[in-house]
Amino acid sequence: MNTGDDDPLDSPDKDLRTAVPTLEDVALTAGVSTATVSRCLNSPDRVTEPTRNRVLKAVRDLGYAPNFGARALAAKRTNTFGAIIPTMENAIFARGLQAFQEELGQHGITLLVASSSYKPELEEEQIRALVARGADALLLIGHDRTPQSYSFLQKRQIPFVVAWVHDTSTKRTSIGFDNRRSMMALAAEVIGLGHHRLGFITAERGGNDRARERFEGVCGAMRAASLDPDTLQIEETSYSVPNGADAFERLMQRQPRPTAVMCGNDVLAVGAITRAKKLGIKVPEDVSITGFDDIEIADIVSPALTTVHVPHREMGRKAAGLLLALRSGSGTNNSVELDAPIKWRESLGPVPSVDR
Amino acid sequence: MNTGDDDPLDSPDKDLRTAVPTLEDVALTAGVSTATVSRCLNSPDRVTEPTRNRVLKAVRDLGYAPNFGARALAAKRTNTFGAIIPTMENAIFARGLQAFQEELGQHGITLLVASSSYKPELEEEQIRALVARGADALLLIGHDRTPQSYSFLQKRQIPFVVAWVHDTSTKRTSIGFDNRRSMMALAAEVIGLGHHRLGFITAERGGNDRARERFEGVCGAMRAASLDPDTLQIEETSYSVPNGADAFERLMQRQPRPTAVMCGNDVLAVGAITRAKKLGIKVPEDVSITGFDDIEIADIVSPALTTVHVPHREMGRKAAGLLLALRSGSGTNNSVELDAPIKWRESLGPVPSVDR
DNA sequence: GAGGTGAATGTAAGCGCTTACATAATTTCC
DNA sequence: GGAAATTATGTAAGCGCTTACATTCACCTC
Repeated sequence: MNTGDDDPLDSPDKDLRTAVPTLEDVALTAGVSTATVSRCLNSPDRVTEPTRNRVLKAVRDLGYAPNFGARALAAKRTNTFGAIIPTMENAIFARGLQAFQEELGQHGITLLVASSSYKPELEEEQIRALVARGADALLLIGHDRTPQSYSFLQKRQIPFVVAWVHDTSTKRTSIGFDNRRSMMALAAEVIGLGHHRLGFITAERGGNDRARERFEGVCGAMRAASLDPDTLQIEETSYSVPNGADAFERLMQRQPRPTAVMCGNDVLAVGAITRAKKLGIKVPEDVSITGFDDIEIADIVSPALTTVHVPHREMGRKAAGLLLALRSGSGTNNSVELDAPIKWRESLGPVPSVDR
Repeated sequence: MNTGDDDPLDSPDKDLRTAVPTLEDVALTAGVSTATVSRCLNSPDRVTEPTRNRVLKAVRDLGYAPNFGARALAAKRTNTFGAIIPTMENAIFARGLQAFQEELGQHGITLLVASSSYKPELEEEQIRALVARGADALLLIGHDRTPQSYSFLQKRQIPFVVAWVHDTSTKRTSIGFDNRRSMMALAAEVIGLGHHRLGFITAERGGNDRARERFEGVCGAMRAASLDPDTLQIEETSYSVPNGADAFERLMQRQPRPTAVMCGNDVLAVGAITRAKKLGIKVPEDVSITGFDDIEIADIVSPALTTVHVPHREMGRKAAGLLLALRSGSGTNNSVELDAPIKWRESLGPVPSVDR
């Protein structure tokens, strides 16, 4: 890499005891051939017990660990999957990923995780990085990404599944739910409760199809109820509790102010609820608030949040199954749609009588 | 390499257009040697412009991407760090890790993440996996791990830093705070408020030195106040809101019941608060509750949680700095201790007068 | 114009592993 | 008891890359 004109200290350090032990060292120590050591590690039952014990002892004594690169190079499979999520800070991804990893672990597969910070170019880079590191298959979130990402995946024939969305209009294997439909169902309930002036706090929609679809779900429900979607009061902000709180406050200053504020996710909604409390606005008596995701905190705030329940762990687990199947060639499009039902709690109520 | 010309039987897999291109393919296409292609990619200025252009065009046309394993094998440096955390589901780790990764990214280093589910053997396995994958350095949580893990790291000379703890009694590089001291300070405040009958809800202490130290902090404060640590009413349970709630309820059934319940972390404490509300127990009028970590939710529950503030993001960022330094050999023990001060909110109050 | 430089490129030796194939050791069956 | 079948182990050829070292070539210098 960078050697060129290096210092004289760079001399051949032959006898350094710090050298990393190799398969051959183990073989020498155990008095067997490298092939036997390799077999011990990869298919233990093809080696007799005494031999195996001797080898394993040598492995332990030497602190040997196989060099993954070499192994991948020789065996052309890595038993490694990759996952690229927008951010680890979002509990919903964390939980799904944990389940994903647990499932993969059962099948002897290691998971490599990288995060893209919601940036398509960064995601593309991470895709390349993971593939170069030998990821056999990839878990990706949502459909939004650069065309280059898709053509790269295509060219390299890397199996992948798209999670957190389900969209029948694509032939890509995906696992998730219909963000649009679920949000539409919730919005229909809100409207059914008499709310006509709606506010909507959404995460940034660029590069985030989940956010866009949830937004469209609200619009769809309005149209279905003969309400004009243009009257929807929108606040777009980035994912965090305080941002949700600020957006809520801005919404409350509008004239006329909405009687129900729907939020694109629970984090934003929790922000809205806490700010409402601070502002002395009663939820749901004065204004109703809804979320989306059903993360733990939704049941802890008070009033408890009415939201859409997303089966994160199940999604992670099944994503692993899909990917496993895809890799082994059972490769029809076996997308699965999960149910994301409304979770009723306390933050959604009928429209205040004065606004009826 | 490829004996194509002298062996007529060599034809079978010729036509497979899906094969991933190698350095050699690029060399052939560009009409140069593999060495030149390699140089083009790694030190472009050592190749003349026309040659370089020809090579780069071939790279683009073929959709070539270097095989990471092979490269690592040949070059011995990977620019990859690894991190092993107990679980991604715990927000405190997620946040720290995100910061860690962001910092590393600035230095052109890729982060590989794995989780151990709080199981030392699993962690050991993950350590090996990451090292095998070429991790140049590792971020680990806490000091508790198998001796084999340490001797492996030692033998392989892998730089690592231990985070989330600071403990002057070890020579390992660590970054974090003194769990014991911080908890002791909080407990002293609790006791100072007149509480003598203390309850403690802790996460499982096996394999988790953070949990143990926090526990000892409480005992220490009791001793300092001439209270018998044996009177501390302990509930040990695993990390989750409902578990915290159940543990709290059990504590409330004891006779005499504690007037203050300290919790090993915020998640458990939030469980306690919600259950108290359900039980009609007023916090802090009837019983005080404290947490540890200061995660977002601590400020959202009501009453807001009095806890210990841990600077997770700062810790992640600085851990990256430490590791970078360690790898490049500026390797004295440069452990850093962060401050984890008490964060006063509402859930801690004076002991009820009847119990005084 | 012979000899010397230095830059550009090529050659080929590994890096540490897996695995077909060859060989040795053991068991099985008449 | 010995040939055949079975099992355990060894041998060695790569996998795709980097990089000493060798070679080639253009250009100087005297």
